[in-house]
Amino acid sequence: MGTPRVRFAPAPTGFLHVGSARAALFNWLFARHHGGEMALRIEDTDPARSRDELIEGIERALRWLGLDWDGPVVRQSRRMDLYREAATRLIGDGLTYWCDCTREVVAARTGSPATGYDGHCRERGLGRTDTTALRLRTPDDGDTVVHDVIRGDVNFEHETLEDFVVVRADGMPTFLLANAVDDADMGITHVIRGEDLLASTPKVLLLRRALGHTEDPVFAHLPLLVDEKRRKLSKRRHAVAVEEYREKGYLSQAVRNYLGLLGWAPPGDREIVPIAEMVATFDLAAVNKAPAFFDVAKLDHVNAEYLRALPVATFVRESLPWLEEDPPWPPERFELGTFEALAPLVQERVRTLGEVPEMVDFLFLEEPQIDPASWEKAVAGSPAAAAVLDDALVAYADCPWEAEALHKVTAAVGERHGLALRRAQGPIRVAVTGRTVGPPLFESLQVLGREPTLARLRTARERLEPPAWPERSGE
RNA sequence: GCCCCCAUCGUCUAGCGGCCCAGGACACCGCCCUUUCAAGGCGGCGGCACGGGUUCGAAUCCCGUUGGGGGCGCCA
Repeated sequence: MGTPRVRFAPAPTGFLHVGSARAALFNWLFARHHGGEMALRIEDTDPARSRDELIEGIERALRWLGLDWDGPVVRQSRRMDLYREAATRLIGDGLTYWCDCTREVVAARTGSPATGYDGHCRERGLGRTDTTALRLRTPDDGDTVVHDVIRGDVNFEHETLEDFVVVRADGMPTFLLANAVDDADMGITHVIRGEDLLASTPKVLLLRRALGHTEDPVFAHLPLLVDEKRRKLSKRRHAVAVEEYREKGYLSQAVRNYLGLLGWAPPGDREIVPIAEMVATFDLAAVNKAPAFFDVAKLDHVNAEYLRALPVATFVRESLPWLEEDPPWPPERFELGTFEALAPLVQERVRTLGEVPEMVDFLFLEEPQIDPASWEKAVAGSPAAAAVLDDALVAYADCPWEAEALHKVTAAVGERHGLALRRAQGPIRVAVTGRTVGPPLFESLQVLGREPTLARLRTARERLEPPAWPERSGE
């Protein structure tokens, strides 16, 4: 093929929908793979949506994902002359007619709100007023074939195509008209978009022909992204904005990689692949036809893989926003060096950057946040807890304050009470960190420091059993 | 109601007539490793929706059934 030219053409909504992001990614992969170009076109013919901040959100999200575009951003709202000229041509060629039927009137006439327009105004000879819209008179016979790289040829009988609106009563073009005009004007060779647009494709094709364009672009309708009930992802029910994932602590490379796995798979058995490899191996014709479930659990896994692969310094830098903005501890208590000391161990335990704070909160909180279930399980419910805490208090008082030494000393404490280290470390962990799970204990203690550790052990010991004579000894 | 699309483990997928009594990944369940949790290793669970053809041979081709989805806006 010649040099392909594609476009990503979202309507401005203020955020980038993950489904749109996937479409953008596939367009981008296709363009980059073939050494072609990808244009960014904002479909803002609806004045209500033509606001700068809504468009900036989309651009920001695309940039975050590393998806760049070629040439200036095309805004349909700035190209009204083009559409007006096209409409004038259609009118001049007698291919359209004005219609003043409202949705309700049509529904009443056809007996159903979803039957499409019935052609009522075809012969009424109405003129252009502020309540009439311009409709394209679609053919009664014949059919239009959509050539789709992913789905093959899809046939539509003209008989089933209603006369659709191309210019609204307010004079603005509909997306069908703007779309047909722009794809032709911009020299788009491949139209890659969601399957929800497949049914509107014959209409665009009819318009292109009415406008005198004889060559059709190649189409590729991507399978939809669906929820667990197999319904199209909706803003109401799901986290669909790419920005939301960024805010939850997903890396852009991970999101991009995961998106590339929905409807397509890199050759071989590898799924976590660098973007350059995706570009090199991407094949539009190999894209699946069936809808794909957007599975956050798998995204988590992919993200965790990317997180672990980061150089520690990068992981630290990426974690900073989550540690500095609205942390669970008094901000002034945070110390970068302290976090850095434990960072390598945190890195391999989190799936998102959003999980980082809870992994290290005990380092920066005055008192650890004691989790009730953990306390019950490892301290209150453990017969030897009191003895272990007492013993540790003594042993930790003067041993070298270093992970390896703490490891040995704690093992010895356990032995004295007939406990394996795995059992003995439980009460200490909860007393110091507040939870039964977390980064390795001795490294945590080393970073926390001797005095804070001893103080927390004392606090836990007293909470367990206020200083007094026990009513009865344990077994 | 009409039009259109789709159909391999719970999920994402490999497979494009024999290499498949179907491979990988996520999730889940065991075991190992182990200072908890992760990570890692090993193993397990689990699928070609159904029915007809075509063929020496079908997950792969054709038809039908069933099921799911999308569209039918003076939204895009």
